Amino acid sequence: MKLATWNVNSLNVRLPQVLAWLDEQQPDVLALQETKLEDHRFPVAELEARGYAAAYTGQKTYNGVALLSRQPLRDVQVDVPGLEDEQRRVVAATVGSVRVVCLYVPNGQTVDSPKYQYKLEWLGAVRDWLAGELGRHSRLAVMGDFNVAPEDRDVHSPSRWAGQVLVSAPERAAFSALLDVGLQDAFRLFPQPERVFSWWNYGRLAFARNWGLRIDHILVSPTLAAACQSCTVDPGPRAHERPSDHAPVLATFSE
DNA sequence: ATGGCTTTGTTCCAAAGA
Repeated sequence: MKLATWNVNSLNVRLPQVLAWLDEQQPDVLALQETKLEDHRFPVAELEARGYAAAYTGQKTYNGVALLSRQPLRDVQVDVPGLEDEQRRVVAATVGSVRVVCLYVPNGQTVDSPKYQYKLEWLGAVRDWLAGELGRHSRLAVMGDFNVAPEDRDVHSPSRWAGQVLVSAPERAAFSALLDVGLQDAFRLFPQPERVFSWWNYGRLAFARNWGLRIDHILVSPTLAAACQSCTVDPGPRAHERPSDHAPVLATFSE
């Protein structure tokens, strides 16, 4: 089984790249963030033609998430109990025996912004929900754009980023709290090269110089962690013409 | 590198992203 996540920064713009990547990588499930599409505009037919079913919840201009799957998506959920949120940031579904959650965590903008408080509250509510989900689903994967670089080794220049949004201590604590309910960062289950990132600023220099952050993650329950065989970032699409600013993250499992 | 791009929409600028 292969699971993947990718912030596409507009599925309307990136659909050709997504279809090509599905053909190339053949993931069983691909979680998408920042689709920026209202539901009636979601490209259901194009994905069906590639053999993928979709569960999605979107809005104009901002946010929007989706799960694409070769197998049927069951028990789709798009709202988190106890979390009042008009922004479309969560979609969950069951594929085979795996419960898959796709998250687009708020960016936060700056540490002194109201959006930063919203980000921390949002992460707290999602943590409480996921704690319950772990009790209901032994095979749970939580994938998405977390907008948190968990450690300094996930940052190209820790000194330059110190205290900033995406790396600040409260955000890292909120990310750790997600792990504390019983999830593991699949990427860190394995030895990894240094300086692996999943996002690079637009602008010609950032990707070429690997000035990036690792903010897209696949978190897994203990049962899935035991079956996990690899977790990698595929920087290929980031080098394409008119790329998303994020690269896909993939994890493979023995069952 | 603190946006030096990119996307979207009450579009010819501004807001937001990360």
